[in-house]
Amino acid sequence: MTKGTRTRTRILGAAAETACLNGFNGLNLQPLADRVGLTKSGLYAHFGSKETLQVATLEYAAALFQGSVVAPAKTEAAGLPRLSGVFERWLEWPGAAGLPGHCPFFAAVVEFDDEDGPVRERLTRLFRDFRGVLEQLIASAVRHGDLPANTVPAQIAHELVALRYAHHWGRDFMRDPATLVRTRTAFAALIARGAAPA
Amino acid sequence: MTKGTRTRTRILGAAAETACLNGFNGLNLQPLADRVGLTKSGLYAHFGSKETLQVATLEYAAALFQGSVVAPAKTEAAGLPRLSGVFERWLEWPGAAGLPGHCPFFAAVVEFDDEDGPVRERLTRLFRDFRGVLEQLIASAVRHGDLPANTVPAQIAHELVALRYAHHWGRDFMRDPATLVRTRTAFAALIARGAAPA
DNA sequence: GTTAATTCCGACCGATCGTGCTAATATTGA
DNA sequence: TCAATATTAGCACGATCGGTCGGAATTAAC
Repeated sequence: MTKGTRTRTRILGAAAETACLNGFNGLNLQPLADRVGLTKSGLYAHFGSKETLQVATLEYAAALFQGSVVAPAKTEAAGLPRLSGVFERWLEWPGAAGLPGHCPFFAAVVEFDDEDGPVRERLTRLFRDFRGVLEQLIASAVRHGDLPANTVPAQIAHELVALRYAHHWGRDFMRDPATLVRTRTAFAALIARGAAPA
Repeated sequence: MTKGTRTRTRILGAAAETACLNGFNGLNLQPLADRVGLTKSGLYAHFGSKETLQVATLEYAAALFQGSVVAPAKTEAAGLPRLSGVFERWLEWPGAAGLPGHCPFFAAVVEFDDEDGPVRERLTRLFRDFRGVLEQLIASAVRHGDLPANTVPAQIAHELVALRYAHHWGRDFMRDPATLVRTRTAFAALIARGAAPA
């Protein structure tokens, strides 16, 4: 492992933390350079532009997400237990991955919903992939009899995203201590309902 | 109506449009001044600081929201019809209010979830008030027999926020044309379920 | 119609933004 | 060890950020 890649990962670690606190547009170069003991030019030696840095940080955070949320599912029982496990870890993954603040992806959604470009493209792909993971978990739960046979995985996945969003809203913004109960109650109700009426 | 207040509302109109497209941190003074045919100093004659402008824009948008989403409920049948009406208008209110882009409040949530200050305070109050409106509508639906008697209004209100969030995510960010169907399906299922299992 | 207050402009400030270019320094391979 | 190369510092540029101040122009009040 050469020195360049070593400092590169050090930069990305600090960048991921910054993204959790200030978003991806808040990845300003001067403060980031100070945090890792470099100069702005030092950053530019690794990432030729701010946009490149944003994409790299996005992928770094995605790897952390994968490791903290999805990967542990391997050791869980297939079906509902695995689905519940992924959902529960999804709620708290930044802390589990050693990141401060909130889930950086939600902030990025708002920052890049209008502005086309590589960052937005990468971000939509990440969400699409994870939605696919959710749908597979749901389909597996259906096969295990934990959900009705006429369940529409895409519908349930959409509503899981909704719950995770509202969790962020209630806890991080509204600072409502009842949020976790609300979220879990909704999840349980979603499972209990099972099939989408459509 | 003096000229000052006239241009003030003109500024706020342009500011609200900008907030829908670029967020409240995107309310930069120079471009906004250009849009309304003024200079930065001209803006400062009306709003002493950017923060004041943000709060004023927030209140202006809140008034539009009130008029577009909540006010029309007066003419609707109490109970579930009124609740459904508010939810449906909530999904599309920026367009109905003549605003471009997305709901500005969701962007503001992400922009001010960490940064304390008057903007954040005002925004939480707006959300708290509207959540109260939702809870009252839900309680009314319970009284009308459209929802089970053991319904917990706060729980259902939380989930309605979740659906609205995911609607924004699916339509504005993922640009998934199936979003509207997903949202309406989830709403119908939420009503059909009725009571929270907790 | 004259005066007083409101409304707005123009110029400017310090700070910070992202981004190049060149030179010095540190690391690596032979 | 020494040269080749990878890595980082230094410095500066143009643009834009929010914000200030004095005075002109316009409006409103009497």
